[in-house]
Amino acid sequence: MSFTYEYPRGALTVDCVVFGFDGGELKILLIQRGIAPFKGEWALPGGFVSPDESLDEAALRELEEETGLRNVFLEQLYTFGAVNRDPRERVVSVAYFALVQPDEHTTEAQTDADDARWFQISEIPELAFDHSEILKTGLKRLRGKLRYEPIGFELLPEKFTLPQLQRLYESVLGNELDKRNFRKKVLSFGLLIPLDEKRREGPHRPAQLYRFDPARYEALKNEGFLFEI
Amino acid sequence: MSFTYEYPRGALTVDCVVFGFDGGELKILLIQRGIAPFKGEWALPGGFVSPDESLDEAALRELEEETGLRNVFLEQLYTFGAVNRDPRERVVSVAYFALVQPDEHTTEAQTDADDARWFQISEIPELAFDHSEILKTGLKRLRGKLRYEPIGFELLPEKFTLPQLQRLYESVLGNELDKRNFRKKVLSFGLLIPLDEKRREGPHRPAQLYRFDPARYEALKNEGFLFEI
DNA sequence: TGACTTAGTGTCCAAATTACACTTATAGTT
DNA sequence: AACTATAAGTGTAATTTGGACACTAAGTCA
Repeated sequence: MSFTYEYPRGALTVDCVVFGFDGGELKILLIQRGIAPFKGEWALPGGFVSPDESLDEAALRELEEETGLRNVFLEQLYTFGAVNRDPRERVVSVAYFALVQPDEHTTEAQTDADDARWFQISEIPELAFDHSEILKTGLKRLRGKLRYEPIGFELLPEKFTLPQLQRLYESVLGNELDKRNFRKKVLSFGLLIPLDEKRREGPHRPAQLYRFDPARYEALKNEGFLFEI
Repeated sequence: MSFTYEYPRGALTVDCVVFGFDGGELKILLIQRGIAPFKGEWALPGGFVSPDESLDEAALRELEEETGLRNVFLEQLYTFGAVNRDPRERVVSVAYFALVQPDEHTTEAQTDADDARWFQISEIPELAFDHSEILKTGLKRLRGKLRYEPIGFELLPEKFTLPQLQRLYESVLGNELDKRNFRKKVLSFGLLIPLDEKRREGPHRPAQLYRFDPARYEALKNEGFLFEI
């Protein structure tokens, strides 16, 4: 493996599977491609990795450039390297997994790019390249992680109610949960701090607001605590 | 993200964290580097991805070229892309995770390369590049997966005993397990087929041999069964 | 045949999980 | 002011699961 013989080199990109949740169905952020190949088709946000930035940095940069999103939960997902996944030439893509909290006031995640759009998970169009496969991988990861790590809070506003949290779990995992058992379990972790506020939003009893306590989660983790819902 | 402007390109490699188990401690396969940089130091087996092969193919090829191993359990682990992880130039490495079954007769995994050596997990030397970090990531993955997926069998010979399996779990997870509870749990899955053979290996009662039933696992998985030890 | 070593087995108690129905607080309507 | 509609919030009993625990069985070797 000497450097005296150099292979012809492929290109390296990052692509992001961005999830959002507005209280209804799980959503994914896509952008409409402005250039060939696949011009006009929908694709995951992403782009080329430049030589002076790490993969994480490239993912954050592309996300901001293409969708305006900042301060998102971001984690590496999987690297896709099939030989012909890009029709132009060899391109390997490091896929990322992002969770976006809805804007404090609109309860919906916002973007400032006009070629970006949120799609309900049940209404995803055909995507460019192998992005449908990447998305599927991301969805599988989300479902897996939601059960074993407290990442659901990354999809909710800072202050949220237990019914909101339960709807998120039901929506992502695709099964109904018993209200009493869900609350009992979630509250038993001691990771939710009840606030002096309630959320009024209809002709019915208002719901207690909570916030997640990340510091306490870190502390518990070091004691061998395992989150599981 | 047009192709009209081309970034200078880095190189792409694969590196493999190869685990083995011989009944004692967990082991890792390393190779001694023959060329600079880090000449003479120990490193993970791996090398450059060529443009006409997928990442998985590259990992399999490098593993065979450098260690002689074939038919191993191989799975992508994580992609390491810090800017200066290689002192020569930008090199991004897709790390793989491999489990090797010991040879049927020697009960120890064999390799035919003389610059390759198995190291006990407790006696790993300093490694070249960022390979210590990659190894740490691999070990974390192994510990995580062992609890939730039936991959322990990939580290044991085709026919194995329950005490062997238990020692593997204890060795990897680092805690002692109750013999009766372990057997009860493992056998309750119905994934182990008892053979008409016992393993005699000392002045004591011989142990029942079993083999893992992968087809049954696939079937159970489709019914929503979750493996967990 | 006796000593030694590891394989193999069952029960009881504690803890966790599940199923399940009514009361409470609010907004809107009359 | 009273009534209606709606979603929030609460406890208990039954079942299942997990964990602790000690002896017998089958072989080898002296």
